Amino acid sequence: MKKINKTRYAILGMIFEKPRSGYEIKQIMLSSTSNFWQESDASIYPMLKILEKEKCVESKVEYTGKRGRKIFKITSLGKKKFSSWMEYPAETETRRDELLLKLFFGATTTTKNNLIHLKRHLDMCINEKRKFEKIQNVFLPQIKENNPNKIFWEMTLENGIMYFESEIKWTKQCIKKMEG
Amino acid sequence: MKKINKTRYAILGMIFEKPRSGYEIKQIMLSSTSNFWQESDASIYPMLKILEKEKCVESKVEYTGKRGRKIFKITSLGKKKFSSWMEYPAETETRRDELLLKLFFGATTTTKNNLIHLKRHLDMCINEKRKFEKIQNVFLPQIKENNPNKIFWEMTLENGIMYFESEIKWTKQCIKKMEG
DNA sequence: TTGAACATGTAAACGGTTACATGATTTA
DNA sequence: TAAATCATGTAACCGTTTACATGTTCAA
Repeated sequence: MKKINKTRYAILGMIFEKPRSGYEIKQIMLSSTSNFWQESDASIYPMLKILEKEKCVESKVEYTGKRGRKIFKITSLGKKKFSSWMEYPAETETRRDELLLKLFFGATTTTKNNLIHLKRHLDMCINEKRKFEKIQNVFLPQIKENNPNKIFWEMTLENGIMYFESEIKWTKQCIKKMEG
Repeated sequence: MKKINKTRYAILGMIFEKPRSGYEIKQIMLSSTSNFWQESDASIYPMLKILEKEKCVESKVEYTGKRGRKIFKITSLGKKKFSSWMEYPAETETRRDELLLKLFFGATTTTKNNLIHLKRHLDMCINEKRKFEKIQNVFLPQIKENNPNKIFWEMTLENGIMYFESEIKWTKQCIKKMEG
C-alpha cells in the first residue's frame, strides 16, 4: 500500500472554516496540533502551491500597509477531497521512540546510565503534562460553549494529558524497578 | 541540529551480544521492538554494508547445505560507537497521529463518522493490548531470571501495555462524550 | 537601533519505503 | 508440487528537513 502525503489534508483542514496565510497555518499547528501533528515551513509553502495548481485552494494577496500576506481559501473541490479523507480510516504511522530503544538495549550499559535516561524522561513528561494542563485550565475556558470545535479540542488535549500521565506512571515504576 | 541516522544503532544493538544475519535482525525487530522501533529490509541490508565499510561490523558467510547466510559480528569500534550513542540523551521524534488529526477536525464532519473512527481505534487498541499481554504471560516467563535482558524487555513491554490501556480509557471517554 | 516576530519562499540533502529481482529450502 | 518461509539485495521514488535567502514591521 502506497503511503500518501497527508500534509495536504492537514493544511486543508486548517483553512476549512476560514481563509488563512501559510504563516498563520504554521502558527496554529504549532499551538494546537504540535503534540500529534507537525509540519515545517518548508512543507507548508510548497504544498500550498501544489494545492493551488490542483484547484483545491485559491489565493489572494491582502495588504496591511506595505506588507502583503497571501491568504488561501479552500475551494469546493478542496472541501470535497478533504471530506473524503475525513471518512477514510486513520492509518497508524510507524512509531519511533528512541528512549524505549535505548532501554531495550539496557543490558549493554550501566544501571546508572539507564537511570539517567529514565529520570530525564520523567522530568520531560511532567513538564509536558503541566503545559497541557495550563492550556486546559486557561485557554479552553475562554472558548464559547457553542463553538463546535470545542469538544474536539478538549478531546485531543485530554489525549495528550492522559498520555503523559501514563508515561509518568510507567517511568516511576521503571525507576523503582531499577533501583530495587 | 542535524538529524542523524539511528538505524545503525538499532542494528548494532541487535548484534551486540552475538553475531546475526540481516534476516535475523529483521525478524527480531519484528517480534520484539516493532511497537517502538521498526526498520524495513531495504534499510537493514544497505546499512550493514555501510557499517562494514566503516569497520563497525565484520561479516562471514556461514553455510547450512547450499544456502549461505551472511553473519555480522560487531567490532570493538562498533561497540565503542554504540556505547557512545547509548549515553547520549534520547531525542523525541516528531509524532504523527492521523486519528487525532481527524478528530481535531471533527467539527467538519458528522458525529456518526467521528464515532466510527473512535470505535475502530478502540477495537485496535484492545487487540494490541491483548497481544502484548499474551507475550507478557506466555513468552516472558520462559526467560531465565538471570538473563540480564529480562528486566529491560519487561519494561518496554509494560510500556506498550500501559500505553494501550491509557488509549482505551481515553477512547471510551471520548465515545461517551460524543454520544451524550 | 536592535532584536523579535512577521512573512514567504527555494535548493540540496537525507532517510525511508515500495517495488522489483532472485533463488533455496521446507512443509503441507 | 505448490505455497510459505528463508535469505539477500537494488533502484527509483517520495516526503521531509536543513540550510539558505530575503525583506518588513513593531516594540523595547
